[in-house]
Amino acid sequence: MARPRVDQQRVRQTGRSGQRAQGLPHRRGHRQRHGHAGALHRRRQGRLRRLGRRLREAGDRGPRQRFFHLLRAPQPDPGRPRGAGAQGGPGRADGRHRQHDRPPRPLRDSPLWSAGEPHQVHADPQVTAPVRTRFAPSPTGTLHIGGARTALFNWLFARRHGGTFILRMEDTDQVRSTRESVEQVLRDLRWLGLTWDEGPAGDDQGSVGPYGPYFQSQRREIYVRYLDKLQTAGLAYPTFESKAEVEAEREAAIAEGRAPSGAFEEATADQVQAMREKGLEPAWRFRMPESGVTEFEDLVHGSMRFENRLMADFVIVRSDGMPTYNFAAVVDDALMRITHVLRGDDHLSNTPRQVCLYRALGFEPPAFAHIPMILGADKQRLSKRHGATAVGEYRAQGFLPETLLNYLALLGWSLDDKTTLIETEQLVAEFSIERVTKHAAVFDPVKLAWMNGHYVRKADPARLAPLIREQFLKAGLERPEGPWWTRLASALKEKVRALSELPAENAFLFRREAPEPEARAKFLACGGPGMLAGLLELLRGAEFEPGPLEAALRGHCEAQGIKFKDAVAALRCGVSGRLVTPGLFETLTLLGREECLARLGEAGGWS
RNA sequence: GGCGCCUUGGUCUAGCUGGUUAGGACGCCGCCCUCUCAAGGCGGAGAUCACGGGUUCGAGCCCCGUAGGCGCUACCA
Repeated sequence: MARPRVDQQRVRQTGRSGQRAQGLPHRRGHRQRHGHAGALHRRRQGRLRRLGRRLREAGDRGPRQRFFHLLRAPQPDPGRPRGAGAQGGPGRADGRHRQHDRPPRPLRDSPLWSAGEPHQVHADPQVTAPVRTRFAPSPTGTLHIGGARTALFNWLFARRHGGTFILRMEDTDQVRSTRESVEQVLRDLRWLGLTWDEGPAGDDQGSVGPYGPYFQSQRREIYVRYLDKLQTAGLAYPTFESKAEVEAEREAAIAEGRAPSGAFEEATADQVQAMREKGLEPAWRFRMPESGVTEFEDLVHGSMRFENRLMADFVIVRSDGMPTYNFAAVVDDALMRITHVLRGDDHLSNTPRQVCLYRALGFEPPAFAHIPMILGADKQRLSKRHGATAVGEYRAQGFLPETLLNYLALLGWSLDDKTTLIETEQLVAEFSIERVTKHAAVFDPVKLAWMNGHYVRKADPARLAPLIREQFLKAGLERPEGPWWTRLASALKEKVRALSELPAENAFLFRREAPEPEARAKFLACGGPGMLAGLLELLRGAEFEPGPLEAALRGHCEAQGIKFKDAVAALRCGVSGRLVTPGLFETLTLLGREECLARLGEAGGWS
C-alpha cells in the first residue's frame, strides 16, 4: 500500500526510549499530587453543582449540559506547535449542539495530531436529533445482572427519546465467544422485553439494520480498512514485542521509579516482511498524542480530563488480526451512528483513549454516560459466588421480567424520594440520565425477591398458570393443562416470592404424603377426631366452591358449637398433613371432593 | 507505582440555590387484621451523612486536607 505524506507522520519518534520519557517532569511525592488533584476535582464539582442548580432553577431544559460550556473558560490557544492543528479541535464556541444531526465526517478530512492541543468533545443530554444507543455484550457467557442493567438503561434512554436501540455482539475474543452464548443473550434480552431495532436477527449469525453486520467477528475487513487509514496517517504502527516483554519493561520501569515509556518499538517494513516470512504477524498500536490533554463531558460524572502523556500507545489490532475492544468499539459506534454511549464506569478510564481514536479517524465522539457498577454483598464485582447472577437463572426460578426491570432500574437510578414500584411503561416515560447515581450499588437478592412477590400478586392468574406449572413439572409434579392451574395460580400467588418455592410447599396438592408430625398433633389437639363425622358429612353435601364451602362450614360450626378455627385446623391438617397451606377453601376445591373425603378418612386413623 | 472514579442506617436510595425531628424502600422487631402462612395496615430500633480541619449565626450540602474502596494502566471486554 502507498504510504504518502511520510513527513507528517513523524509526530513522535519511534523507539522505546522515545522523547516522551525525557519530557517527563521530575517525580513529586505521589501522595501530595494525588491530594491536590482530588481537591481540584472537588472544587470543580462544586462549581458544576452550583451552576447546575442555578440553571435548573432558571428553567433551563437540560440542567447538566448547559453549564458545562459555561464553565469551560475559552481555551487558550496553545500556540499550535504543529501546523495541522488549525483544523483540529471541535470546539464549540457557538455553544450549539450539533453533533447529533451530523454524520461522522469522512475520513479523508481526518486531522493529524497536533501535539499540545486539547481534544475536547462535548456531551449533550438534551436530545436534538434521533437518539441511537447500543448494548454491546461480549458473548462469553450468559447475560448477567450487570449487563442487563446496562442494556436496560440504553433501552430506556432510546425509548424515552423515541430513538433506536442497537444490539451488537462484541465477539472478537474468538476463544471465549460462543454461539451458544449469543443465543442465550438474545433469549434473555427478549425475555426481559429489551427489544432491539438493529442487530442480530433470529438465533443465527444474521443481522437486521442498515449498519450491519452487528457481529464484530464479521466486520474484520472494516477494522482492517480503518487500521490502514490510521497507518497511512502515521497514527498506527506495527510491533512484535510480546506481551511478556511489554510487561517486563513496565514492571522494570515502575521498580526503578521511572514512568514506563508510552511508546513501543516500531517494526520497520523490512522487519515486518521478514517476520511474515516466518509466519508471524505484528500487533498494531495506536499512536497516542504525547502531550496535551483529552477532555470530554460525561453525562453522569461531569467534566473529565486526562493527560495524554500518561497514556501509552495501545494495541488496536492483535497479531491474529482481530481488533481490540477500544478500537472495534470506536469504529463500530461511529459507523453505527451511536449518539449516546451508556456503559459501566469501568470504562471511564478507557474513554480518553477512545476519544483520541475518534479524533484520529475523523469521527465526532458520541456523548458518554458512565453508569455505576453493580457489586455483590462483599462489595466485590458481582460473580458466581454471589449466588444467582445470570438473568436466565432468575427466569428459571420464576421471576417475572417486570420485576427485574424495576429492580435493576433502581440500581443506580431513582425516580424521586419515595417511589420504589415502577411499571416498565412509567420507567420508559420517566427515565433520565440526570438521575443516575455515581457510586456503585450492591445487588440485593432479598429485595428483588420481595419485589417479585409484588409483581406476581399483581399478575393475572392465567398468565401465571403456565409459569407455575413449569415449576411443578420441574419438581416432578404433573397434572394436565387446564383451568385447574389457573385456580392454583390464584390461590398461590398471594404468598409467593420466587415461583420456584412453590412445589416444595405444595406437593401435597398432587399426591398424598406422610403428614408432618406437627400437623398430625394439631389435628388431634384441635379435636379433629371428634369432628370428623360431621365434617365428612358436610363435605359430601356442600357445593365444592370456596365461597359456599366457607359458608357451609361456618354454619356447621355455629350449629354444632364448634370453634371455626378448630374446624379449619382439623380440615387443613387432615386434608394436607401440613400446618401451612393456601387458603383452606381454595385448598379443598383444588383437591376435589373425593380426594378430601379420602384423606380425611385416613386422618381418622391418626393417633 | 501512575492516572481516574466513588464514599448518606446492614442494603437500594432522596435530600434541588446551606436552616429538614436527614425522607422513602428492602431487611429486622412489635402490634393490628386473620382459617394457617403470607399479603396488607400501624408503630419501632437502626445514620455523629468516610474521617479531620475550616468558612458561616447555622454544613450531609461550600472550602482545605486525609483515609478507604473500586476501575484503568492487557495482543480481556
